[in-house]
Amino acid sequence: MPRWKNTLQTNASVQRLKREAVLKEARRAFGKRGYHNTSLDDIAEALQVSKGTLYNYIKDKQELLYECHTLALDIGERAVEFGKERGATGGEILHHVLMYNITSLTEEFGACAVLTEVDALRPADRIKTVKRRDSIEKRMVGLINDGIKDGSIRPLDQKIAVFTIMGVISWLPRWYSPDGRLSGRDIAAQITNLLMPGLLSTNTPVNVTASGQSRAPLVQPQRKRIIMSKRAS
Amino acid sequence: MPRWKNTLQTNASVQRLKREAVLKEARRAFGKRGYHNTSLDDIAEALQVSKGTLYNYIKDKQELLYECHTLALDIGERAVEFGKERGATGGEILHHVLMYNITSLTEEFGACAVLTEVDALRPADRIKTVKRRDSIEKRMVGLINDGIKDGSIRPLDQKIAVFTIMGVISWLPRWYSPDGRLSGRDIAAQITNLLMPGLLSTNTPVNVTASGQSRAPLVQPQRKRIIMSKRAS
DNA sequence: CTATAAATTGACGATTAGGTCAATTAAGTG
DNA sequence: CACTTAATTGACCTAATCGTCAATTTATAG
Repeated sequence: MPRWKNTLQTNASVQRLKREAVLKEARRAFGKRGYHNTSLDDIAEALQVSKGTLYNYIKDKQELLYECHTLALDIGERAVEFGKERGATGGEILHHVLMYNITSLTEEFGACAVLTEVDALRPADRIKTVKRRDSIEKRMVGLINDGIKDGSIRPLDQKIAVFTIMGVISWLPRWYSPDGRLSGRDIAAQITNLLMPGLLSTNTPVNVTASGQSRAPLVQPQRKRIIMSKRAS
Repeated sequence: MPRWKNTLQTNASVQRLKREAVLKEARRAFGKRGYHNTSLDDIAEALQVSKGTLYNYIKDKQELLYECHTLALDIGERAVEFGKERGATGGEILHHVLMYNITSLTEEFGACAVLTEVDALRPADRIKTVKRRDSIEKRMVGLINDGIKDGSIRPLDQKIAVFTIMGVISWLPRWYSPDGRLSGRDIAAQITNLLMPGLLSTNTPVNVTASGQSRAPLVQPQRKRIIMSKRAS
């Protein structure tokens, strides 16, 4: 029964596409406004569907968030692999990683960026997600370390560098629009070219300690502990 | 009646301090876990107080968020003013702005960073907040523009540069810990020294277009529009 | 010490949004 | 066309939490 088989396949395919449409809208909305600021009614409305329909394609809202993280982590891992295939030195690899990562996140529009709202995941998912995130961060730190060793990256604090990169990426979905002035690839190039000179050692070395930096007249942090209540709770 | 007056003043002062303690914990918690992931019970518990007590010092939860944004915007504006006082060229000014901003956000621990969750603000507050944020962003773009004109900053996309900087700053509260390895000032120096070389024109120019950049084999974005339902809603 | 004012609490109402389900509509089959 | 299966809906339930308040405890005044 080729016909029956064909039909089933088609239905399954449509199912997948519809599910993908839901995930995509979730990525877009979560990335723009945040997980908790987006209700399932919002997503349903954007897809011209009632909320109940969504539950034919997803288990619950947390699954949407989990899929967002999964995709972001997939992209992160692919980026590292891609970089290692293309680049020789740590600096070169990092360049490719940045380009790949940012281009993917923008062109593949709405890919939820780095791991906000992990706390909203269900425990099992959160553990897996955090583990993968930590793994990627470690590989990034390792890349920078390699670069420092091979002389392509200047000696800087690897963790701070990774957090800086993560920050830039995590902010992307907040402002990126596919209808914007620049293509995703151009944005990736701009950001990569903005970040790389500070990482590469080919440039004039910059002091990496705070000594001698501008002394801002900061507001003094209040150290005094205020006792809010005398009663025990 | 000096005594009466004195007493009143003391009470008012304690009130202020307690309110400040609430705001501080809110900044810390919102910055770390996000606004919607933080319940007032969480904040109350951290202060060893019941939720009801909070309402002696704040009007509602949204006021807490508004105060976070207000402080972040204050710091942003002060940073720009500080930079303009200290620096001559656009590049120098930007350096001071970054140092001041990041140092303030870290040392003055828990200062909620750039404007996430604006959507959760009440309309009137949101309008004011977004207006101030846009103003700061424009001043930052202006700074970069000045730097390009005076030759201290290389010709790059000003908006992308600002978004990049904002991303780094907005990510700070997620990972910063006052008990961490580096002081706030050291972190500020590290990040500033990481970002500035890509902004300054003293380094070897880098191509700013995407042409010739690494061509990542991206996942093709699905353009096909899926019709979720035939029924009208 | 007594009385007044201020601060705090825990229980409670109200709202919002996630998730369920029987009924309805559409699609597929022979 | 008749019938089975799948998809969709809107009403409904429920859990979480914001915000309120009368009652209670603590601080202050004379």
